[in-house]
Amino acid sequence: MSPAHARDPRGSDSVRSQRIAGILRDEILAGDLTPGTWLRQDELAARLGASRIPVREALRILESEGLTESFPNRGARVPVLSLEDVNTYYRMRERLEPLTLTESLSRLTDQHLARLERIQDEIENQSDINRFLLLDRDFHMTSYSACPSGHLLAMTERLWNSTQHYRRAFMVLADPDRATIVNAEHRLILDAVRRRDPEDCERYLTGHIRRTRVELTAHPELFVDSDDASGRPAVS
Amino acid sequence: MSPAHARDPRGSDSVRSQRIAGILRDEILAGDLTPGTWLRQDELAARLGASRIPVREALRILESEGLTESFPNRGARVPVLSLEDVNTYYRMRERLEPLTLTESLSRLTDQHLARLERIQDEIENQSDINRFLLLDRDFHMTSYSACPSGHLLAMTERLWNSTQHYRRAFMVLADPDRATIVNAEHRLILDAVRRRDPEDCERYLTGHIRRTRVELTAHPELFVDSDDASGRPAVS
DNA sequence: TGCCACAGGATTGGATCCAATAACAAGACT
DNA sequence: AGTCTTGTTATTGGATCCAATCCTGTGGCA
Repeated sequence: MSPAHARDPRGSDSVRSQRIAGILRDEILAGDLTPGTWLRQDELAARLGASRIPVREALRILESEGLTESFPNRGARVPVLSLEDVNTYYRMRERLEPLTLTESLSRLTDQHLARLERIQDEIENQSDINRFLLLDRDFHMTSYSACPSGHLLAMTERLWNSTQHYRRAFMVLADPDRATIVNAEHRLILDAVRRRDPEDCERYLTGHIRRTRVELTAHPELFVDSDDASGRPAVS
Repeated sequence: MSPAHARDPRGSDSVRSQRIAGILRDEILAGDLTPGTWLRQDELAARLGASRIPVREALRILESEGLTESFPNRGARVPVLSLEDVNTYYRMRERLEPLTLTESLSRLTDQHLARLERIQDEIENQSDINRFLLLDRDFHMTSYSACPSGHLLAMTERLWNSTQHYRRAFMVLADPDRATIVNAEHRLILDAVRRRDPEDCERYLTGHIRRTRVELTAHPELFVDSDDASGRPAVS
């Protein structure tokens, strides 16, 4: 879990602040902590059985991953993204992830390919939204997993994490037969990966991300009025 | 300075940890703190007149910008990048910065254009390396400065900062008449910006970054053996 | 009624002290 | 000789306390 952020090559999160960061990260990605939620140091310290110091460290770690944002003397919260923010994140993904995939492509083993196939099979044989979110992420991350650059991988993961909540919100109101399109795209990507064809990989992956962006940003109701993204209460 | 990281919309770094982070950031970018340098909390606290707490916060902030890396129970240091690391960073730049420029393009004012022209004029009329590094950065950042997405700008700035040291190291041994090529590229970018032509902007900017990458990575002597990038002493 | 000043509470930022961990060196045992 | 063990020291991680800042609500005043 979160391999790109493991600062401890050998051990793990034997350090308190990293354990806390891990817990909060999971809660944010799972949707338990939604955008706009303020993360109070006292409350987190009490809930997680530690003092405020490791909590502060954890909030900084999460901030570096784009999962929280902090304001001096005012605290930290899960960022509220506007439609434009998400649009930009996706455009960044359209540029970056094809590179990640290309870098990974030549190093993918047969085990990786088998795993991709298995994941995609499961995606097509279930209909739970949260399960889909996990599997979809797993599909793409597996395809990137042989990328030799930790920096590039971390960046890719960060872009995924930052937009996770809005992907989930989108899924609950998405056209049910959108799944057909997603599966077709995944199959094309998988085939291109199997053929080790970087050009087709980039083509279909870019298309996949782009189409998702277009559909996602066609639903402005998923986003708040860009006013209160300031962190300051609206002036009513 | 460092507008993308200003967490305080109104104020500034009235907070100690941010002042410290700012100082260290400047020292790293100026080349005073070179890759591999360990940043001891005690020493920094004494030198900057604060306790270790804001120093720890500052190191986290810098880590989130890619300017330092920290290891549990072992401390923080300026990252040592391998040739492959820098290569990857540049490839990321080739993908991302054309997007940043395109997003900025339509919002650039005549003042921005005049400023770009002024910067490029000065680049062509001086030969100091450190001055060039500043002006070159200023040229590109100005061309991006109208980008409405803070996230995209921050990412772009981060990629620049992370590779700053190696750009400087490269400059000192670069072919003197390399300047001719850089200037030609800058002029083409500037012209495309003036014509508000996103396609040419992306073409020439991508080429500019790519050519720099190819030349830079043709000098493996700028990089350490990728062994001791681990942060752990070599096994002799 | 509307607005500004001010005080009280809540929350974060920083300092100091103590605990835990890791690098280092010296010594014992095979 | 080499390796494993064991103290020692340097350095980071965490807890507690205090200071500084911000938000809120209340009261005075035009």
